[in-house]
Amino acid sequence: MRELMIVLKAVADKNRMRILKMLEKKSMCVCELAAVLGIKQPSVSKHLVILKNAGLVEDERNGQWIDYSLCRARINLYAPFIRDALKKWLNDDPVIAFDRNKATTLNRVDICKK
Amino acid sequence: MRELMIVLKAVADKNRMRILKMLEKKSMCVCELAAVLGIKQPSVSKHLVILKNAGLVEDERNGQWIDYSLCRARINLYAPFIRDALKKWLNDDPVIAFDRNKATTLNRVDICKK
DNA sequence: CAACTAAATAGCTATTTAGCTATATGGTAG
DNA sequence: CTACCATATAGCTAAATAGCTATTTAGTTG
Repeated sequence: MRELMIVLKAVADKNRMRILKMLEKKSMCVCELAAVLGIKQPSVSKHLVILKNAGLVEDERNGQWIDYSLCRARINLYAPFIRDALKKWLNDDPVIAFDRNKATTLNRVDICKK
Repeated sequence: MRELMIVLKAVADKNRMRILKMLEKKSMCVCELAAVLGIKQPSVSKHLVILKNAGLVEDERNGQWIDYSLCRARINLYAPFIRDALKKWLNDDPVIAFDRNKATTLNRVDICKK
């Protein structure tokens, strides 16, 4: 029960949903996600902790950046099912489409400058 | 997006999950649900409003009582999928098993007396 | 039609959560 | 090895949520 609740609560948030739908298309670093969502970097970090804890995303360092992507491993029993269900949904949603488009135009070298 | 969030938020709560898993087995009135969950009648009522609004449950009056059951109609685009997914999950969960067992032993005529 | 009663609503409180700013961490790269 | 910089954490605040009690609603039933 606890395990299922962790995934469902993770996914029942608009910004976390937007993150997951972007990561379906490509892996992204924290500052890129912050730029698209229009929220501050620490807030994105917190969302990513929740998604990681639910077994929905994983991270990998690439030089200066830590890239987040959808998690393949079965860390949470329910996560793979939810992840695959989400892939079928919201692909025509205007917010999701806009996010994905904006994500492709980003240059992380410009954005992440303090 | 809004429609999906409504279902996911509805389902991302332990007590609402317990209600849904009980209703898989049989329809129940508000006071029966309150007796099993160990929370007060108005709290159950609120949960049921949320589940109904998500297209997950429906109600039907039977004499003195209003019985709640899983909703068949496609009021919410995502609800039927979620409902069917839940049916496969938590059937061996101790809390769910205990709830279902307790639900069968209840006599609403006794319970619902003020 | 009058009394009864299950369920819904109103209004409150405590807790959780999502956002923020400021600061710490830890790996990279010159 | 030192400076830099992306990310994480700490600590705070405002908003949302789940619980409660008290009361209202509305349908049934004698």
